[in-house]
Amino acid sequence: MNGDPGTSSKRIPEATVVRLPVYQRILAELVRTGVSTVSSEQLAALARVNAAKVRKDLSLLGSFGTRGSGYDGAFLIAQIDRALGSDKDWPVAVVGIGNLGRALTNSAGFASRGCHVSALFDVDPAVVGEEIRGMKVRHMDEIAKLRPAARPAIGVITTPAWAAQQVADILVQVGVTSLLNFAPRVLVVPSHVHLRYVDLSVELQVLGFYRARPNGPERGAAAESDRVPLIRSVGLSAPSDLD
Amino acid sequence: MNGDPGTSSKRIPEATVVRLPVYQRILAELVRTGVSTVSSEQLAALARVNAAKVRKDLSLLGSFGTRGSGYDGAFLIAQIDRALGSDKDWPVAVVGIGNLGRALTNSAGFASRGCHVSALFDVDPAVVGEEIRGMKVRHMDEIAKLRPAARPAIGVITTPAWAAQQVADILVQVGVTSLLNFAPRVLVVPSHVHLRYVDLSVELQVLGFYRARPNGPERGAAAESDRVPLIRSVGLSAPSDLD
DNA sequence: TCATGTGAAAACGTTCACAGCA
DNA sequence: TGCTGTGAACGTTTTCACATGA
Repeated sequence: MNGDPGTSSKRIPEATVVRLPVYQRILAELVRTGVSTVSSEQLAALARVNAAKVRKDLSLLGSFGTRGSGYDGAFLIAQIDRALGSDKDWPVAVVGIGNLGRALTNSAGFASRGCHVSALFDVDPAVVGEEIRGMKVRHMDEIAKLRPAARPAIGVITTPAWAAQQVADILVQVGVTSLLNFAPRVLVVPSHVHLRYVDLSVELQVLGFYRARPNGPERGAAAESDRVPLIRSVGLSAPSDLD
Repeated sequence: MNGDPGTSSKRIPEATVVRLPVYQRILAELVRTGVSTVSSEQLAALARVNAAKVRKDLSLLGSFGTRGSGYDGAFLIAQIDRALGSDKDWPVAVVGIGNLGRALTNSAGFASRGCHVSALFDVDPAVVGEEIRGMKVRHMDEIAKLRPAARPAIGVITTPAWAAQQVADILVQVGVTSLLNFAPRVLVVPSHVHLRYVDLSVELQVLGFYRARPNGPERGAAAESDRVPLIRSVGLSAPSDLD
């Protein structure tokens, strides 16, 4: 019912697209701790999925493993980047510079591949003008004045619920076609706009459900990691904020 | 491969469990704005899914619709609550009271059904003792001293990445079996522990992918909402923080 | 007449099991 | 020997299409 030629190769199923960045993070941590070759079994244990699934997922990108030994971590990371198009580096705008907006700006800019926070917006005079990580918080009105080239491709909404729809409308109006909504509010946007929610209450509810009925999704290979802790954090001491 | 009798009725598929809280939120907003009867078509448009899917999902809970008119919003909310076991009200502990922890504590306690934030932890002396929404932030060491009855069922990790694994270990040790991890770090926990990640970088990467190939998941009924905005936020003015 | 509820079919995703290669 | 890559089997989820009932 379509036949999208897109960029090249096969076609990566939605489910796989969601898992690839997860593998990538795991790989990055393994590489950081000195591991260079990883087997599908190890990756699976850490990602809490089935090893066959890992192999299927990765085989969609090409044949990058070495039979008998495994995958080269650093190389795989690059391949996943390529497959996800994380070389595009989309500019991200964060709207709503409260606690959440700050936390995301401080963590996200560096944690994420393929994206960088390029602009911060708010309307509170107490916040507009403030500088975070070298970026000035601007008034929402200015978003319309940006040169087309400077406009964000992705909008992150971290406003209070009551402002979220209005913000979404404005972002859509200036051409944003991908939204990540942290506000606990249902948004109505044109169908061409990609929209994802990050909703604590939904997450907690789902966790609560599986807690009530320990029957949850995906078990399996995870038991492996009970015996073989492949990654262990080192240091001791004090948590206090997101990086 | 199982045969869990669980609580009662059929068995709610994983995919549906994830959607139910979404419907619930939509219903809550519709009810709040005065709509009392909702059709599967409307719900579908707002949830950006197919109408048949909505009907299948809801029919798993029982036959609560009225042919010819639709579903009663308030009633459906209650039914979903019942089906998800959101009447259990699990106690949630938030560990890591930085910007993110604060934002979640301020929003979550009230936004979420079936859960309530019951304790806040950190180890930073500058933060321990502070009061947020009437709760004192306690030192992480005290978690082990809690009476079993007072112990959290769900742990939310909002520490820096480097502390996340250690915090997870402690939470698991005191009996927490559901974790929600906001730290950008892969965690290793026993297989009986439910673990969900909320990872901005993954979310952005997925959005970026679909942006590059507008071929995304689930379109369909959404086009409907281009013409019929069923919910529209009201007020004007200033975003600044999560509720 | 209009929208639910549901079998049956199609699409999709996962897992198995093993051939093939280092 | 050990682990990848993959057809084929299986299970789940989605979608269709329509009988059913308010």
